[in-house]
Amino acid sequence: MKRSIEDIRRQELIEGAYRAFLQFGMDGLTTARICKEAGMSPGILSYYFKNKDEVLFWMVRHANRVIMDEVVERMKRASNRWDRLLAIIEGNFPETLFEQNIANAWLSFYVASARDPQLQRLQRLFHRRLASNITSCVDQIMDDESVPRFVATVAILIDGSWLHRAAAHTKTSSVEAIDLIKTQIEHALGTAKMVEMKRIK
Amino acid sequence: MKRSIEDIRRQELIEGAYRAFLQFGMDGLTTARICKEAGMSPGILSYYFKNKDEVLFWMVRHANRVIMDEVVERMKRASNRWDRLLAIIEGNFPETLFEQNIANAWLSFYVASARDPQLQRLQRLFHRRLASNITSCVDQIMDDESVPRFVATVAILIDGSWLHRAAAHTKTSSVEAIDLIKTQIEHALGTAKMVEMKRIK
DNA sequence: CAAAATTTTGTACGCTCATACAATTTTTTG
DNA sequence: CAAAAAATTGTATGAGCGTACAAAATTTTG
Repeated sequence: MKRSIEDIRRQELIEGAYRAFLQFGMDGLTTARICKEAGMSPGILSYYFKNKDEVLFWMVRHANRVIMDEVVERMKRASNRWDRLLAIIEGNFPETLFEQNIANAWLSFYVASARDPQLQRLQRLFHRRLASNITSCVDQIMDDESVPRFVATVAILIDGSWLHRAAAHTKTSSVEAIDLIKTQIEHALGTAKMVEMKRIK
Repeated sequence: MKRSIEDIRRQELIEGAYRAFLQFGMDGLTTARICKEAGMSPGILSYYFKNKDEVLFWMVRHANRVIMDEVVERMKRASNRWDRLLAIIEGNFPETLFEQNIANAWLSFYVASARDPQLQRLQRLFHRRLASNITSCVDQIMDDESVPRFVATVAILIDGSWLHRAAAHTKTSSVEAIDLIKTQIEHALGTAKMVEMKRIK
């Protein structure tokens, strides 16, 4: 019983923090705001968590899982390597999440993780997962030393597009972002490699 | 006389803020730190500036000018449109500035400008300048409706590479970043367009 | 139902920081 | 050189915040 209520409250606080994060980013996250968003009184946070940083840690994991679920969902439907690569890219730009405030929130996470070792570890983990996913799509169709370069290119295009969305120089839709990246990747790979990717399971 | 000393102090404070910015980003910038970095006592800031935001505003202009000078310098030496495009890209990655702390600092500027209209105006200005520079390189070799797409691609590659440098998933050098972007652009343009760009002044 | 345990509330403390400003020092002026 | 002006110092004030915790409310237990 004790476990249950504790887990529920912790989860509620994490989700409250997540909602506040999407709106205000890491900077706008005060303990008071988190608790209010979770529908509890201000002091409750230090009862269920060691401190605010711990909540933020779990909140970021939660936020990443939301995106990763989108990726995994799409990858399950993919039947060849090219479709898997597309799944990764499309999963990184869900319609409902590719929005200015949210892009800014993620950006603020990058900034915060520069001076917080815990968050930095998370960020590296997220990146390794992405890199490993991309690698698994192309490792059979290019030589080993070309792979990291390609992975970096895709990662830069994805992150760059989110940064671009945050700045909102022009209001880009999720579809446009995906399309731009897809086009770049097609150019980078060339027709031959794409055909091969569609062939291999 | 009065003008002179005032201008000097303001400039010293702006440069102090700039040095602190490179080290700590926008978040680490306290009035005390700015004044200390400029070698003055803490209260001086409110004598020469309305408030901290005003110093930050001028500091960001200063920081951008440092980069823009690199771009302009290289563009002067360029004799055709392709070299001009390269000058823009290379100018955005000076050896001495393409460093993790500095990349993080710029990232924190993006975040800060999300909620500060003044900084937002600056950011848009910087982007328009970049877009206009890139456009002037390619407007004669592609149809009008293709230009914005191309400009967006280059901008995303540049910003994405800085973001990548901030995260430091792998320690990328300025040369490697430039090379990656150059390769992507070559793919995107195709040989024919590149040849044409090298032809036109 | 009463006592004990758990959960929740509200607040007080201490910290960091931007800003204003009185007091002091330095420079200029006549 | 004295008086006035300008520049600089150091600090006080108040706001916003994270955290701890006593008090109150609620739930569980015997």
